[in-house]
Amino acid sequence: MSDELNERSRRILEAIVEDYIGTAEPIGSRAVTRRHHLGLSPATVRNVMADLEEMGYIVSPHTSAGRIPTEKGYRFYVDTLLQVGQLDPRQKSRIEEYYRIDGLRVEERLREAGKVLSTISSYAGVVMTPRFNCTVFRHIEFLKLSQGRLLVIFVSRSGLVQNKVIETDLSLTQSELEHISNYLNQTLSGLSIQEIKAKIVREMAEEKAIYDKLLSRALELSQEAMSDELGGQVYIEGASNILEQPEFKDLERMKRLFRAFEQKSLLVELLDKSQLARGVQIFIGSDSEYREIEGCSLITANYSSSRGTIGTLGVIGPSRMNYSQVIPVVDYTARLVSQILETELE
Amino acid sequence: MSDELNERSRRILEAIVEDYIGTAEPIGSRAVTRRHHLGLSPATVRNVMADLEEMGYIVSPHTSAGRIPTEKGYRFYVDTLLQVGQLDPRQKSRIEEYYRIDGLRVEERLREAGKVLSTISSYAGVVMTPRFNCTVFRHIEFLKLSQGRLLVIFVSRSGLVQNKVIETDLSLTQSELEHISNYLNQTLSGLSIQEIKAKIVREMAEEKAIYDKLLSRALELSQEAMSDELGGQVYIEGASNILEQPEFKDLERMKRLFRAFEQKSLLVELLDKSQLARGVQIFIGSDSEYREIEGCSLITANYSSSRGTIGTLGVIGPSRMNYSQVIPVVDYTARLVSQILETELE
DNA sequence: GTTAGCACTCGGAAGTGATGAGTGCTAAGG
DNA sequence: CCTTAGCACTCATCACTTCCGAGTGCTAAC
Repeated sequence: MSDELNERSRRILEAIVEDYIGTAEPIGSRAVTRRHHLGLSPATVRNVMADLEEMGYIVSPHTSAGRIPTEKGYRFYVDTLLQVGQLDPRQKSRIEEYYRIDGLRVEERLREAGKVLSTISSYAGVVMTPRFNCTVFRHIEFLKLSQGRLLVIFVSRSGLVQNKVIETDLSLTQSELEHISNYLNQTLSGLSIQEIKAKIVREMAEEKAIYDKLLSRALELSQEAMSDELGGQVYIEGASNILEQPEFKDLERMKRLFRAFEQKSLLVELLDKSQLARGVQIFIGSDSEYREIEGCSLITANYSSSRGTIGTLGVIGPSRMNYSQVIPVVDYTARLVSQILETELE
Repeated sequence: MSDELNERSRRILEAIVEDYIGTAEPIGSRAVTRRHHLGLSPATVRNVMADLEEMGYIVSPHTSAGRIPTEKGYRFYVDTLLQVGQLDPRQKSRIEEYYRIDGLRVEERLREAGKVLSTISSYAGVVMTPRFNCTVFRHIEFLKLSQGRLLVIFVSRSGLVQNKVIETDLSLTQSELEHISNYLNQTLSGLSIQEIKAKIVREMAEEKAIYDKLLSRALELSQEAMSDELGGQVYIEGASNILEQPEFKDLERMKRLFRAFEQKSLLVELLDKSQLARGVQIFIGSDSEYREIEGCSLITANYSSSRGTIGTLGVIGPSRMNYSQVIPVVDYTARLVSQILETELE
């Protein structure tokens, strides 16, 4: 596929993409020759551009304008043209500086990471909180609300607190609930939620062998409590920064994006997808068939504990995004978050 | 002050405000006579309008346009002209319908209320979670994170879970922490946080008389844990709905508003202020000297438990807001939330 | 294969004039 | 004295034109 572009075409495509990223204006043949000395005349560049257009890497918005990259163009640029450098040490310390706050809860920490991403990149920062399933058990607590309704509070090893309400037929007193909590806290401590689920299933199977009624109730409750997907909340920080981008002069487009931000399910899906991969992921526009974020790109990286990936963070902005600058920032921020969660809280 | 307007002027001002609320277009003298049969000619209305303008209730954006209300105009309208009707039963059941979801956590409940407010009003919904200080104690839990850092989890009577990280010099084992938690849970249950704070101060004063070292530590910890303002988080739901309003064609203005939404401190301030009052509160534009929400109004009401106000919710939109419709909606939603928090969770 | 030259296209800015909504003022009428 | 008809005036908006320049594609020469 990438064979269809020779060296010259590539350099010209690269020039177009980078100039367009810089200026947000369509790039003409003359501009290419002016800003990059390729030893070619505008006429030659025009010929190449005509080819690139035919192959779908660029388009011209109208007859007498220059060209702008298509999604395919960006994709190619990101995949084979772009070389991501090291993170500028100044940026590095800028990130660290923003991020040196003590005494924060995990949620705040993550939010803060989103803000930093947004400030540094001047796009919107996105952070997904750890999926319950990906965390390590630390503590559980049951509190009775009204008849049949229990409040369950989980704490993960990293100090993330989550709670949910469950309905149950078991009529238990608060002191029985405390016993159950104690029992679970002793036996499950340090296991991953995955392991716990497996364990519960195993022990439920042997239930008939269980004399202890309390134990059997504990199992039942904890199964109920862990049944569905908790966590995976998405924070979007600095969304207003994105408004500075000239593409959002278009009101309609802006509305669409903000609706997508509000709805979140779309982002959850994308971020979940990216959680499966390692390293920095880049979604370009409707790579993802999502019309709502047409013309936007999402750069993500996972943050992790010593037991593996737990969550995802990144930046969302127009496809005309400064990839070479943003990629290392996202990458570094993810590492920093991992490190902080690990060292501070353990 | 309101003496300076005679009956006729009032009716004309009312007509202008209401028509402008409906159309978002400057209202001319002819339009007033056409839509409201006051038995006056446009010329007479013009004279009155000139007076109203001089007194600062209305302005004309340019020579040959009609008039639009100023903040003073809205203020007067809301304070003395507006009569708020009962909530339309259809709207009522529409709200209830949106709001019938079981098994939600308190946070989700409140968020949901914001969404409902936004959907019904088509402005943005705003909800402030209960201030920690306004809640009733239900449960506390201490977990050790790293040396010197403790995670504290509070649960209020209504089931709201909050947590914070505190730093302490006391080196306590997890089992000592459990003892402390148990002790506090027994002695403090059912007291308001205010009462607890007072109690702690009292007992600290008698500290010398305390033999039990654990008890003294418990006091110290709980004082630390309750020291600062928790809660008071602001959720803004359906912000994108507000984009439909014609006033936000103005990009600059929209940016300002969204920045204000993101920053939140401003809203917290406003909502805190409104929490002191009873019933529906209306802030108009820079009533509040806040330039960021110039041209916007905020309608709020408190929700409460049997022990009094605990939080605030409302709607934010352009000052050109349909007050007579939105006010009863906000009022009813606040009541509904109070009721649900009370009956479901107790 | 590369380039200069040229005719052509088209969006954007600037200018023009007509339209109409709306005003303020004045003078006549109840 | 308040009310109103009439009138001159203002000004945003819209449709229309013109002009300009950036940029293109094509062709023919190097």
